[in-house]
Amino acid sequence: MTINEELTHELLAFFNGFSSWENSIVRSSELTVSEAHAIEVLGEHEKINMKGLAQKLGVTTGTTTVTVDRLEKKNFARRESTKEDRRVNLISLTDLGKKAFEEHHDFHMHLTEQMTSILSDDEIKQFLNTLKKINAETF
Amino acid sequence: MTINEELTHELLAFFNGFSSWENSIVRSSELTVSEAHAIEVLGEHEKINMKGLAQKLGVTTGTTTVTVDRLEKKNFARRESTKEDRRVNLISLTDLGKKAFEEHHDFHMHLTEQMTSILSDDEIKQFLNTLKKINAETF
DNA sequence: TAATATTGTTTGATATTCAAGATATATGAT
DNA sequence: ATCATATATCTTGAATATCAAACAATATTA
Repeated sequence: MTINEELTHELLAFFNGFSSWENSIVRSSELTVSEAHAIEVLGEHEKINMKGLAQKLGVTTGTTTVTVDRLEKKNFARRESTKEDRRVNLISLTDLGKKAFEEHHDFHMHLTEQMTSILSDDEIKQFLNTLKKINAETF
Repeated sequence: MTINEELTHELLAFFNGFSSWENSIVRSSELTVSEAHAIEVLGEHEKINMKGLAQKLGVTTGTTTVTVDRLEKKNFARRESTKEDRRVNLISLTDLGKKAFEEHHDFHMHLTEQMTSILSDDEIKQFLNTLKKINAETF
């Protein structure tokens, strides 16, 4: 087995593990999976338009319309149109949405702490560095 | 921003990036997302029972029943009951399913190659090592 | 043997997603 | 300015995906 094959295997296991963890967290919350993902993205962007949100989520804009509709109905997010380009909607979290984000974010922080607890300081720095590179250059 | 906060941020970006990539790959194939995920798991396990498959996928067994139903109907997988425990179904890929796995796996290998092309040999080894630890201890 | 646990399926209700088409607005070429 | 084209978003219709809870069959334990 080459190192790339090994890495492929571990990346898939990592992705599935992360995904399973996320599902179980969401299942025990008041949010649905797609709502939680959208809130995760919105929590890290003050304001983002529909297309940008769709791209971050990896789904079509049609799907994102439905998700944001639901978030608005539940008062987690709001749309705001812009003067510069009146086609564009900027989406942002309401106070309630920010609260939901913080709660969800806490779970993520705990997961991260669980991971780093078994790594040395050096390994953590290296891991962070590598992830940064991959995120910047690959995705 | 602490290092754990940074790491949380990058992990989320990594997960979303991976997820988006996977979605776009699947969208241009003959498989649905859940079928592809199941095939990914089945491709790495000669035979696995419904509960194990559900756990790897991070969904309920009821959901997995539906997914395997569809895979069987499309002739990508088969169920096989065991003598030792007659409640248990062992799922495995058909030849057609193995072919679909290989094709999908090739895409993953390309993604991995894309990632490693921007890393040094040392970084790659370290990254693999860290992922192994996290997969073994956290998920 | 009876009670309990486990594995997998079914059921009924929602949630999720896409592709394709529609609408409104912006941009570019003439 | 005007017309053609591009872009951002939404709508529609249909197929999938998902869960929780109830159920059936088989194993295990007391």
